[in-house]
Amino acid sequence: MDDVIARLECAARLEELQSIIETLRDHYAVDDMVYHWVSSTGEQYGCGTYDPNWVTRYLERGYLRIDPVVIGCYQRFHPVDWKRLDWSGKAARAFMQDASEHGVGNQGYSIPIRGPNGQFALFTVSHTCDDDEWESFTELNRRDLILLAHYFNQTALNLEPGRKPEATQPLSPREVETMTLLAVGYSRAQVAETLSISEHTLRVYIESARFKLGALNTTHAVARAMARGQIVV
Amino acid sequence: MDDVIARLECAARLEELQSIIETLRDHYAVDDMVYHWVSSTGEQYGCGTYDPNWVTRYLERGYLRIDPVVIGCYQRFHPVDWKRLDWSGKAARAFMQDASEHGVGNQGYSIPIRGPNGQFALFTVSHTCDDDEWESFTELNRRDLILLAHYFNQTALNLEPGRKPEATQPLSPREVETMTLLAVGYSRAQVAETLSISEHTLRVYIESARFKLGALNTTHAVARAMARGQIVV
DNA sequence: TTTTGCCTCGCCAGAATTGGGGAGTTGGAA
DNA sequence: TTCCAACTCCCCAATTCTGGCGAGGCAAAA
Repeated sequence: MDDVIARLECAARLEELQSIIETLRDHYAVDDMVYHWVSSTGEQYGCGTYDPNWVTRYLERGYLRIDPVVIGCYQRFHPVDWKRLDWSGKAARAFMQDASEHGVGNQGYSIPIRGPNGQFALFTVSHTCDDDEWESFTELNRRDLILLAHYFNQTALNLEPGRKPEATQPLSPREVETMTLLAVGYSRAQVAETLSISEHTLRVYIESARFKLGALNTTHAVARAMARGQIVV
Repeated sequence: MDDVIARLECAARLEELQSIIETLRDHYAVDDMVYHWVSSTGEQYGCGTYDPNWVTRYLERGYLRIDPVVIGCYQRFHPVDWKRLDWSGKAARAFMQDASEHGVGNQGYSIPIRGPNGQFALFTVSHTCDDDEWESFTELNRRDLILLAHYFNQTALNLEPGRKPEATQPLSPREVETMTLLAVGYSRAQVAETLSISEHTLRVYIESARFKLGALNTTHAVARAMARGQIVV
């Protein structure tokens, strides 16, 4: 565990995660272990020990939007045993059938993990065994798995290319107030009244904020300010 | 550690967290330990060992939007030492000054943690000591702290009352596309063209999304969709 | 001292958004 | 089968936003 975390912390390339996760799989003596970055725009990144055919099939068929594990974890915070998910529904059943035909175990435990800007990933352990055995496995290793999920995600985020700092021009206090109030639904007139300034002055703030944020319109400016953490809503 | 987690897992009321965090503070022999749920609509919940005057002052003065710890953690995934944050800027300096006058230690370590629907919280340890001592403390206890942050947040989410009613109405695929394109700066006309639908149809999506999100206008809707993680920009 | 950034205010006209109607198809779930 | 949610399209009028013009005070930095 300790040396795995050390390896994760000093990994310099995403490819290293693959061998680390294989080591872990062997260490915990389970069938499969997977980390995957879940994104609406196709899989950003994933590593693990699933059959490559299954991974391909999963992506091709858009199982991301069907998989009860993904759907369920997206709404939860705590790690979840696959048994406790909602497998009713035709699509889910078919998916489960297909998965087991591709070698996915009957037991599973998935840990949702989230990063800045809505980043979302899953760390999953899967195995074939009876319920009691699985229960004791997850009980015993829950904390390890949570930590592993954390460190895997940390490494993936660090190594993700699109993480460039992108010198964000700081907003002035008034601009921050303006963007914040707009983000919580105030109209321009209301913001102006709230800040006790003329609506025209307000416009100046919006425009300068838009300029600083490189935004095309007010909505864009607010979205960017939020995404960059320049306002907290 | 083990019994603390056990207490966290079986806590039935938020108030119990306060005594748990005091126990932890004593156990780790640090000046302060705090868990707080970060939200613009006033502090949703917080517990910890800070001077109550400081907490009140923090809220009254809207330090949430100034505090470099909050701003910094909001953009990061990994735990962060306060020294590594950006303390330049007049407001940040004044804040730091004010904080230290209210008994906040010179050292600090904060762990950002995120839940579904854009929930965001911080788990913080603060102390007064020299850099070396602090360095070894954080090195030694990082994993414990990460786990504690996780379990505190899990408990807070479970006990949070406002978690039951229609958590979040999911957006339809078209609505997600619409919100996403608006968030990246497209005008309505451009979005309609991009999606190959009439602008009138587009309006229906915006309005239904706005309704589902409980938003007052388009900008608000986009902001909420982002904050809740329903769209990723 | 000059410059620079921030905060403040006004007017006008065109462009875009919003709110209120109504209506038809389709595919999946009950 | 029936029902519902999602997707598609249309009109009109009121409101709001945007873009371009210009202007002064103040405080900190260069």
